Amino acid sequence: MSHAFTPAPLHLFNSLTRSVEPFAPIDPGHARVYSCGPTVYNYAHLGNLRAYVFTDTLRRALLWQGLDVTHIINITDVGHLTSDADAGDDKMEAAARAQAKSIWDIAAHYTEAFKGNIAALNILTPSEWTVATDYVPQMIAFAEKIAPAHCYELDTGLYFDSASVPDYGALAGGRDDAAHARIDPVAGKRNPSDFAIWRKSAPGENRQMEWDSPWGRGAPGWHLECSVMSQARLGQPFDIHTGGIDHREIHHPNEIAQNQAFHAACCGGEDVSAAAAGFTGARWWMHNNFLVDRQGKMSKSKGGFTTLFSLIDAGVHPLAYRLMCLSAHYRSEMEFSAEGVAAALTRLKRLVMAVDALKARAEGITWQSRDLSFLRDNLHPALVPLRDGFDAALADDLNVPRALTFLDEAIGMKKVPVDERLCLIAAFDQALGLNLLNVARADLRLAPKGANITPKEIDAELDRRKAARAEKDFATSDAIRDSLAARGVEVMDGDPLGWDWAVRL
RNA sequence: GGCCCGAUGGCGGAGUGGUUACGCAGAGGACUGCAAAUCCUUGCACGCCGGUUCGAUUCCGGCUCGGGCCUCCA
Repeated sequence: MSHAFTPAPLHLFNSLTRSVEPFAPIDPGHARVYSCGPTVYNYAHLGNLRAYVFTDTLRRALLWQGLDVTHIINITDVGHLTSDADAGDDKMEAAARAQAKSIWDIAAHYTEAFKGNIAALNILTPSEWTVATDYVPQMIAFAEKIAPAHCYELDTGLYFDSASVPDYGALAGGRDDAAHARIDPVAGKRNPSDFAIWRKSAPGENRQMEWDSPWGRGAPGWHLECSVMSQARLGQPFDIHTGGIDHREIHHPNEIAQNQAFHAACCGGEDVSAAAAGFTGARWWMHNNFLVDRQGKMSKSKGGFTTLFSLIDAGVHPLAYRLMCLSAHYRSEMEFSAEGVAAALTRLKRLVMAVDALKARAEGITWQSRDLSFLRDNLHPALVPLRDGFDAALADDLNVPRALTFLDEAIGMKKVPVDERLCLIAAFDQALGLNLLNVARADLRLAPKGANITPKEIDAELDRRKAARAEKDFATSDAIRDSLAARGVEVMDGDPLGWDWAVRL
């Protein structure tokens, strides 16, 4: 007797209320999600990438619920300020100067690198990447709409009056930065928390990226782009807006203020305040916590950070970093260390080997062609608690660390037929995104950068060693093994691969 | 200075008013010429001081330490 499987009701933490709430999409059956993407003036570091693993987990959880998902990630290719409040260098322009390239080349280069990282981490490609510079006309139109009731002009640009919307900063949990702002406020700002909607180019300054606007030649303020692009591609209100936890205090409150202002200008009628109240543009605002190390959080602007490329250079497969992210809850700070990554790589190798072994035993059984949702309804009785445990963990504000334990259990359920277990594992992996059914152990064997021996040479050495062992000449065979070890190659006789690279972290 | 968060075994990291996941490392065993890899088994914890409670790692208060935001940041 089989019971149809219905996923547990999804509950998600909403930063607006600081509590876990039951989730339901505005449009039945379809969730709309917007994720703040990177500013492409440098490579993404591992901390940046954690945000997209989180976002991907969210998306996969929504898919697990049976929802369609429209997911937008933006690319910020407009420069933002490198230093104090509202003057000085712009990050994109500075990077272009430093590398003697055009700012457009800089943006293209780092955008490609970022998309490569996303793919390497098996993060589902967003429904659309929105590029900020494609939306400048819309940003100007948006600004014109909200300017009369909410903005004022200074020499440096057009500013948003944060006192012009009700409950400004509510998302941040009540902000009182008036008394103790660390930075000297821009002269003329009405409130310390006011922010630039449009930044005018300084007189005589020659910028590579600037546009004409009713407020002079210049560039859009950073907060404007997300309001404009999310509205353009998803409509407001949409379901979920994600980003790093740092955005909870400034960027997202500002975005909300803009959304309120626009909403009031469009649909508000006379009472702007009443129309704006309670409107935020998105029902859920979700924030992932930081990746930290002993020095504190990784920061792009501080430099000295670790990228996915440097992990790959060390011989660590990117999916090991994904697994590392999955082993902690998205709202917890996660400690990064070389040992931690190595631990994740070991765990991933064992998972992949275990699944490989199951696949080998399932040869000839057509588990691969079976429909997974159907199988979830007709599961082997012994697997039902695992499926339900996994489902409950996922529904409990994306508790992936807990969900992961059911994957281990499914692998270890020796009394259940292999094909039954593989089906469940495949279903689990649709939510986890570790690509366990497609990645082979050999794929995880990445040569570290600077390896001074080729696989062909290694094979030749191993042939010599095999011959020596056949002669019981163990002195020679051990010497060969030692010399390979010295060159970063680990010999493993009992392993299907026979050898592996030593990770160089 | 203001606002906020955290403290779990060697490391990472879930969770819970009473029996505390899981991973990595460690230990023992199987396998191996020996190692390694793999598999099996397994030891180890809830920052400090009070309070509430029959009972607190879990709730409350204080302390200490660590971190984040207040300037661009995932």
